[in-house]
This record gives sequence, structure tokens and C-alpha cells, in this order.
Amino acid sequence: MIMSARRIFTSAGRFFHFQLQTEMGIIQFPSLLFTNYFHSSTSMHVPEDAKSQRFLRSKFKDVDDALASFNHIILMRPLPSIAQFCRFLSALVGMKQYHTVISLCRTIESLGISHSVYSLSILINCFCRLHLVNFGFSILGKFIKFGLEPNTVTFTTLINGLCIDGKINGAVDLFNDMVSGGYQPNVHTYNVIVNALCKSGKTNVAIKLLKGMGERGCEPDVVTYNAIMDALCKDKLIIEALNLFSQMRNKCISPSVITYNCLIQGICNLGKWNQALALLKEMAGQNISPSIFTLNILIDNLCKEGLVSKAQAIMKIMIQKGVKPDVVTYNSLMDGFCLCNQMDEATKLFDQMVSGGIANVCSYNILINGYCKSRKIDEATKLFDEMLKTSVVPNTVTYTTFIKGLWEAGRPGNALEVFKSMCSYGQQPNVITFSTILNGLCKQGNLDEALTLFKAMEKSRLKVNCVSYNILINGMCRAGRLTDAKELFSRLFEKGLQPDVYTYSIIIKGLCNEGLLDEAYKVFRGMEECGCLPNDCCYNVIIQGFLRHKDIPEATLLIDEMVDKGFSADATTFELVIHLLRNDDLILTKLRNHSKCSKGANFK
DNA sequence: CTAGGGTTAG
Repeated sequence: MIMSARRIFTSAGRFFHFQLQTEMGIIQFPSLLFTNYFHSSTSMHVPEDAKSQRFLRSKFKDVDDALASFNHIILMRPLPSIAQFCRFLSALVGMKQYHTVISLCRTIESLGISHSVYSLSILINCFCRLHLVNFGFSILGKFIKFGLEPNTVTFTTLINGLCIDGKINGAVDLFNDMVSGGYQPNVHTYNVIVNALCKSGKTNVAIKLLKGMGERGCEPDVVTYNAIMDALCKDKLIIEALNLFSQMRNKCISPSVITYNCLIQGICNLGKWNQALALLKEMAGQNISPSIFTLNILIDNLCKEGLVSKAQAIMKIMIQKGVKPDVVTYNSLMDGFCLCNQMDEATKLFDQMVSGGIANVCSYNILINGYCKSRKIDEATKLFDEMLKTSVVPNTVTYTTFIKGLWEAGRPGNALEVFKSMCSYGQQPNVITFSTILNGLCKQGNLDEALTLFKAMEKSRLKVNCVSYNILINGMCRAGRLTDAKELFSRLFEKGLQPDVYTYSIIIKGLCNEGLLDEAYKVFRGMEECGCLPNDCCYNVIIQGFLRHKDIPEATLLIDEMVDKGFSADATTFELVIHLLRNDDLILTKLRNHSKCSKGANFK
């Protein structure tokens, strides 16, 4: 990892070196004056014949096509230039063939061709994409060997590599070092940092950086805005995203299809279809045609709403507009069928995908999940076994889905067997895998075993999240072990984790069930201060607590408050109210009127 | 010829 980077001026002030302090020691870079001197005669002859030129193109049918070309061009004499190899390598990077590019670089070197800043940056990028950022840094040594000086692109690539590995602090350090080393970051550099901040939930920091960019001599572009708008949309902050959208247009930065995709996705997630369709129209009216991403966003959201036939209709329209559905489209559609329990349709589509050769690991996962959810564990098992015979490798999601299904089908023994096999096949269980097992143990009533597993999770380098806590706190509450539940609840805060609405609902319910209404009420009122707004479930839980303990006045106040906030009573709350307040027409009328115009349970 | 943004599964 880079600790510091600076240009060192000699006493004469004419020659300077760029010095990098790395984990592997100090690397010194000669100045450009030297490198130019050493590399004044590296120009290559370009092969003239048309047949050879054909192989030097940068577009290829597939990986095999590209490799065939490579095998041809390395036989050319004179050899193609490093620039020509760069075009070629870049095409392979586009196909995500990072391993191949690394080994081809070795071949290129062994042919006696010198690297360029471009080719080494491509190489660094490949290591970074393979999560081998330290190997990326070690390539800096090659810059010395070839007498080259890394440039802004090189450093941006490394900063991105650190971001890919979640080392955002290291990325920011390198960014600062790069600046103090005299390398001016450009909009790409800023965008890498902005994107990493957004992806790690630090959208506010990203927005600050966006605002400061201009002063630092680098104006944000459409990519900067897109990254931030996407993060805001994913946090359901559509208004803020739309504000940035108009700010961007005021600066005369034209939105792209990606801008619209981010916004459409955000708006679809809130179920605002009319607004989403309005954006789609606006997009057509502008510099913009929907992409496969647009189609997939629409299809996926419609399917999740259970509107599979609408999704199919949109797909037809899009096909007419020239957007071809891809594996993601079909996966979403398949998931849609699964969600409305049309397993035959899902299976039919899956079979078509398999025979078309496009089914991927996600397709298998969706169908296995569908079978598990519809209690067809034998079908799921069959599919899982079939998968092992194909070239599609099951991943952590596959195993976790199957483990969950087995546990829910009452086969904990088989679930643990699959867990063992996943480890022996080198698939790393993650926090979701362990949470699935934790959930299984809790549902079985093996709370002590669950607690042991949980403690092991905390000790490991897995990041235990709020969901893991929710599962265990819920298990403890249901078993009446409120002391354990409360201890876990406070430990969650100590760990610096943010409880969510589920955590609060669980603990409030637990407290209510034990008759600790005052304490439950305190927690309920404390939610907002902790930045977590109560939802309808929280209201229903606390109201039910008061109703069950015959505290009608408090329940009435809370019902008023809930209705004012636009939430509805659920079936249980309603039953309790009917039972207890048979004569209180006022409150019943209020609940009834509200339930008519909301999604709440249907009452008579 | 090198760096950045959007879609699916647990």
C-alpha cells in the first residue's frame, strides 16, 4: 500500500524523481527527462498487408475469436507495436478476461516488446478487477524497469482498485498523495472516489466532494451526477435526486440514458408507475433511447409487483423498439412467475434458457428459490444436483438459498450437509449464509446453539449486521428470554450498528409480551431520535401491547397518531379493538374509514 | 491503446 508519494527536487532543481513509499519499500521514478532520453527509438513498424490488419481490429466476436487473432499477430514480422497490442488487450478487458490479459502481457514481454504507460495501466486494472490490488501496486516496479513514469490514469486505476476492495480510506490517502505528488486528478479520479463513497453509504460525503470539485479545478460531469443520484434513489431520496437532476441541467450537463435509468429505478421502487412512465416519455423526447437496462428495470419492478403480464407486454414493445431481452430480463420474468407461484411457467422459461445456452448461476438460483418457497424441496434438490453436472458453478447464493429451503422443509441435517459441501467446494459462506443457519437454529428452538454460532460470527472477520441481531433477538423474545434479548439489543448499539424498524418492532413486541409497557413505550419513542422512523408494523405492535394490557387511553392516543401518519391497523389490532371497544364508535369509525382508502387489512 | 455511472438471485 502506498504510504506517501512526492516529487523530490534535486538541489539543481532541474531533475526530479517521483518517490513512492510502499509496503515493499521505496520506489523511485526517474523524471520524464530521463525516460524520454532512454526511449527515443521505440517506434514500431506497422504491418502493411490487409490480411494482417484484419487481425489487429479491436472488435471480436468472442474470446476465442480474440485469442485466434492474438496467435496470428504474434507471428507477424515486424511485430505489432505495443499500441496495437493495447487496443487488443483493451478489447479483452471489455470481455472481462482479466486473467487472460495478464498472461498475454507476459507473452508480449517475452517477445521483447517494451511496455507503455497504457499497457501497464491495463495490466494494473486487470489485477485490481481480480481483487489483487497489491499485485497492481507491484506493477509500479515495472514502470522503473521500462523507464516509464506512471500518470494520472495509472493512479486512478490503483485508486479504483482500492475502492473495489472496499479500502476507501486507502483510496483517499492515495488520492491525496497523488495530488501532493503533483499529479492533477481529473474527473475520472474524482468519479472513482465519488462512486466508492456512494456505494459505501457515504452519499453525504460524496455530495460535499461534488460541491468542492469546481473550486479544485475539476468540473463534475454526467457520471459524477449519475453516481450520486443513483445512491440517493437507492436510499429512496427521490426528491433530493430530482433536485440534483435539475441542478445538473442548469449547468448544461446533458443527462444520459443512465441518468434516466437511475431515476426510473428509484421511482419504480416507490411504486410510482405514472411518474416512471412520465420519465420514460421525457427520455424519448430528449438526446435518448431506452437501453437493455431500462427494459430490465421496468420488467423487474413490474414482476415484483406481481404484474407479470404487464411486464411481458412491455417486453414486446421494447423488442419492437430494437431492445433485445437478455439473461437478466428473463431471470426477472422467471422470478416474477415464481413470486406468483406459477412454477410451471417459470420452469418452462428456465428450460428455454438452458436450451438457448443463456442460463446463468442467477437463473438457477431464482428457480431453486422458487421451488423452495413453493414447498417443492424435491424439485429444488433435483435442480441443484443437475446444476452440479453443468458448467454453471453454484455460488454462495445458490448454497444459501438451498440451505434455507432445506431447513424450512424440516431437514436441518441435510442443510448442514450442504453447508459442509459448500465449504469443501471453496464457496465462502458469508454473513447471510450464517444468518440463515442462525435463523434455522432459532426456529428449531436451539437458542444456545444459535448464541454460540452468533458469538463465533462476532469473533470472525465477517461483519455481523443488524439482520443477524434481529434474528437472534427475535428468537430470544419468542422463547421468553427477555434478559438475553435486551442484552443483545444494547450490544448492537455498542457495536456501532444502526438498528432498523425490524429490530425495534421485535424488541418492542418482546417487551410488551412480558408486560413491560413503559419500557416498550420508551423504546418506541426513542426510535425517532436514533434516526429510525416507526412504520405501520411498529405502531401496530405497540398498540396491540397496550390493548392487550387494557390500557385503552394510551392505545387510543397511539391509534390517532398512527392514522394521522397515514398508517393502517392490521387485522390483529382491529380484532382487539373490536373486542375491547365494542361501544366506542368514534375510534372504530376512524379505523374503518381509514382502512377503506389504504392497503391495510379489510374489515367489516 | 489506459481510469468513472445504470439491471436479476440468498
